[in-house]
Amino acid sequence: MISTPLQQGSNAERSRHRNRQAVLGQVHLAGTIGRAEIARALALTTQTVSNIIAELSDDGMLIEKGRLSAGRGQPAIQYALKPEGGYALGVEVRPDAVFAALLDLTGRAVTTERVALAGTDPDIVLDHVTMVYTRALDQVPTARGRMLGAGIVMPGPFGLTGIAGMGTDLPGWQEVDAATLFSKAIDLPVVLSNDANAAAMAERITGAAQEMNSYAYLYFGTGLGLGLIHGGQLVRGAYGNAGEIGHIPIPGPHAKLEDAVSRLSVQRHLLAAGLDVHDIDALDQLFEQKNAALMTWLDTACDALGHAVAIVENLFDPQTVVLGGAMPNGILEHFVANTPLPDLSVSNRPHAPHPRLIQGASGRMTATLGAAALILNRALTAPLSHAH
Amino acid sequence: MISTPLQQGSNAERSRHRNRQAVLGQVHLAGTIGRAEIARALALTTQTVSNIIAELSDDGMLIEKGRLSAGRGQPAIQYALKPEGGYALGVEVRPDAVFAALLDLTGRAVTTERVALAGTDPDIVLDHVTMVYTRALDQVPTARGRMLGAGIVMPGPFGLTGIAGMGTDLPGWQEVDAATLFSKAIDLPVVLSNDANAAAMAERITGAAQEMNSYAYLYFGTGLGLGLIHGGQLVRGAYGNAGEIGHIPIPGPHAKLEDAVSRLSVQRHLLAAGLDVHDIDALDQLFEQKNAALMTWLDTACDALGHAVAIVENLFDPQTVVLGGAMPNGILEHFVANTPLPDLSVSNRPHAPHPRLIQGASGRMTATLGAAALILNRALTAPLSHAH
DNA sequence: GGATTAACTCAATTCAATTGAATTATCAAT
DNA sequence: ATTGATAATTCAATTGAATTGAGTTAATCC
Repeated sequence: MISTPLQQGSNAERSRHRNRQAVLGQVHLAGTIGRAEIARALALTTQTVSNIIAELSDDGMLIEKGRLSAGRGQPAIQYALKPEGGYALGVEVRPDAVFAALLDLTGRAVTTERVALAGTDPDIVLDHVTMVYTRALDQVPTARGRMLGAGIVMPGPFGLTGIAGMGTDLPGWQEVDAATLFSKAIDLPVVLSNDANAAAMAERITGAAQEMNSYAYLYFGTGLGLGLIHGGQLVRGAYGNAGEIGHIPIPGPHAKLEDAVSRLSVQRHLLAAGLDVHDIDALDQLFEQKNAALMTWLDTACDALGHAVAIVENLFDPQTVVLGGAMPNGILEHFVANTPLPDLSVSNRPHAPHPRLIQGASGRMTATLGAAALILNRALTAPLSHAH
Repeated sequence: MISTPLQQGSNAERSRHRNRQAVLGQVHLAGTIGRAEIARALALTTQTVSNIIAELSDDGMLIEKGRLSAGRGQPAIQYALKPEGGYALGVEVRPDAVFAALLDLTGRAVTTERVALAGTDPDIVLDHVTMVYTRALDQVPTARGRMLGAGIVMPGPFGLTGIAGMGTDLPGWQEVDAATLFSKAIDLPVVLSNDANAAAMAERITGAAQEMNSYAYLYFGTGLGLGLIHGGQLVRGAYGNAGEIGHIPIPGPHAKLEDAVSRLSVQRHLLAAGLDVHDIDALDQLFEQKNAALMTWLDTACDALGHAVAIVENLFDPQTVVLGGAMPNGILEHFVANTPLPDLSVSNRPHAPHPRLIQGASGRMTATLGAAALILNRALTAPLSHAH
């Protein structure tokens, strides 16, 4: 991926663009908010915010929500994001299918779809993605001309690495510039990412971490992934492959982390007990029945997850760790409740403002929705500068 | 520490500030460079860069370095950082002493000092730091009025955490706002950090990672620390305690990483062999003599370090991992040459543009110089924005 | 020596912010 | 009910910093 991000100077045009983003970000964060409050938060004058809001309203990205009386003074006109003001496409490419979702500016999914894939060649995949996009636009005509971009999730790692070709990545995609390919096919700005990173971003847009700038996300996919948000932005690494936590070795009977805690791990464990389980619903049923084999697996998995949390906490010192992904809700709940949190951690603070482990989004679409969130985050967050 | 960085809007003044930083950054990166090239790199007009350079030259931060003929066209006037244009103080507070260094704008140390500490109470420490600063200014009168700030390194973790009070942190400092205290005492902007983070930044200013925006730094202090640079900035975590890699559990005979690979670890190992070694020089001698006990330790330590590298690579996907800190140069070299690099890593690429493990600065002053580098980096790097 | 190329400068313009004064709408006290 | 305080908002003028466009200078290429 991109190794040297372009260092850019600033001018009037770029300032305005940044300020528009920042204003939208404040509105998103607050839900509804008045101009004066935005001005204070951004250290801009109310006049400037007024001008920007007029512009954004003209562009159909904001709507008035009445006035809010708060003590003395003229009550502030409240603004909120206009859902139809912008849309983001989220696409998740898996070996056997393409998932897609169209989110409006507020992060609500207005369409979702799944199409089976006959093969994973770039040609086939691009065809299907284009098809899915076209259908989404047909279903939601207001989105036409208001597309902010597309987030695409593919199984990582990207490029040729030591863990390529191990069955997780997509055959035929190791040496192509996927982002450009997609961007040309659907004529939209494209952000490419792995499932865990995308899911992490979703929590910031609609989920459990809306107020947070710095958190880690542990993602149940086929393996175990990690998404890191720092300063409101994804930590992608130099080549876009940050977060491969599943591959790191841990103490105990398992060689690597995701041997102990992942969907593949539980499937193998259940198979050994004579249960051939393939989808989330079946897993959920077993959990509801408190199946003994599943419960044994959960015990070891909780311990392993505790290790993962220890690593993440000590390396990033996040506000919280969010746990989510393609698992039944009940199992995520169980993990959040039963994972032993390490004492030996910088996050083990006496008066912690946030719980150390919280539950994020679950289910099959988590990464797909996250893909779209990558685009929304770009529209709603200005890269932060440092207060002096 | 700071949990929610202030999101700021942009205006003319802040744009100019940012552009000045960016111009200085380009000059620093290139060594000497002409205006047109800077303009291209920053996507600004040459006129703008011309104005900024005139301003910076007036302020005494840049000097002309003749013209450089490169093919056709009028040869570009080259500019370089003027060393006397700005200074940064680096201070490292240890339980028994305060180390200080004054760096000029180019990152060269113009004074260094060590003073013993009678105690670690804030009062005592602040007194000594003030004293050291005053003496530095006396020795380098040109620095007066040209101070950019002070970087202060203290043993972390900061604040009350699960690994506080384990002997590493400084008694009496857990619950004070150290940055403000220092800032008031010496009347300078202060950046506070732990040793590993500071040392990591030093590599970007003067060391092995000047061209890199995204790398990890493994630091030998008392324990083992980690500094993460992403997008040219430190990843500090929500509470400033990111990088406590020494505390994470690893497979093998040792409970945690720094039990196997750290200065404390080698000291213990040698003590068990009847050798009481306390400083770097003594360690260096043993290494030169190929002392058997030391060599056995190195073998296990290399393996453990390999684990650390595996974790860091898979979690961050950095351009490289830099190894440095308070160790003899020879031992660092040995580590770089003999640490087994994991195959199962996203960094194990066939045509890697950088070596996976490189050697950074070594010796007692590493963190002190790094402390000053935190300030220089602020002066020389504009927070990056994303190209659209 | 003339054409070409690229760096640089000057003067005018443009963009988007700030400033300062005026207006409006509410709360709180009399 | 009236009046003063407070805060949000608007209008018009100003300012700061970048861009634009035309011109100048100094090198290389042919």
